[in-house]
Amino acid sequence: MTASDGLHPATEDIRLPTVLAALADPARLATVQTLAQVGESACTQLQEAAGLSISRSTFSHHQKVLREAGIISVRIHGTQRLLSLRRTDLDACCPGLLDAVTSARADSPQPV
Amino acid sequence: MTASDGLHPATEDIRLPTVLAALADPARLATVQTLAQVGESACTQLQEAAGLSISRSTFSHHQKVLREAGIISVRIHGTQRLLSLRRTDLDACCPGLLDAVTSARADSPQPV
DNA sequence: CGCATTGTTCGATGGTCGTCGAACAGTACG
DNA sequence: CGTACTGTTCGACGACCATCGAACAATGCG
Repeated sequence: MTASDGLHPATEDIRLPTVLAALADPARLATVQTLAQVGESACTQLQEAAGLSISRSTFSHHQKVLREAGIISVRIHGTQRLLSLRRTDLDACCPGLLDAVTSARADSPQPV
Repeated sequence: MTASDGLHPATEDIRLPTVLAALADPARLATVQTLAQVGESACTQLQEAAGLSISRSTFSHHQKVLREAGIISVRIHGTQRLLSLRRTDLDACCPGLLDAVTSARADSPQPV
């Protein structure tokens, strides 16, 4: 049993419906897809890279949803939070899901 | 361009966020997972097999959401509608997604 | 210390969603 | 024709969600 730090759920606590719900929002999906390309990055840079024109508070909310779903992990570095994907943990819950979602074409580029 | 029949979206109109949103609901996820196991089946039988204790109208709603997302197709046979997965169409939009979701353990069996 | 930068938290608001029962529609069977 | 079965549609209701600005906290820099 992997202990939880209050921020990230333990690997065995990751639930598929919760993960899918987190990925269902276009802004969060773009965040995850971008994160898969650029790797670990801070909130503002990631939001910029994903092309999300939303307020900081809204992005912070999305980041929290992704984190609580077990999709991303947060590492503090100075004033900024570095976000990264929890690949292995996600694969433990649902093998192939992350690859399927991140390798999917960004489709008809929908402005978010 | 595959023509749409008004009930099912064309293959190229299937959108990943819509698919994920459809799969995010526990009742719909259970429906899809069950459908992957038992194959084509009618609404009432499928609802029974999935162990969903919800009203017929609610299941009809879920079936509509899955259908409009492009996840399932409906075939009329007498008084009943036979539901089945649109495997190839889904794989065209997002290869591996359906397998990842249907092969995932039903996890901690959550009563729905 | 003072200021800028980076994110979070806190209401508030408007919209969407899941659920239900009741009413309706279509088909099959006597 | 009448009854039964299967499923859809229609409000309605309560809950949840995405979004925002404002206020706050924490760190780094001069």
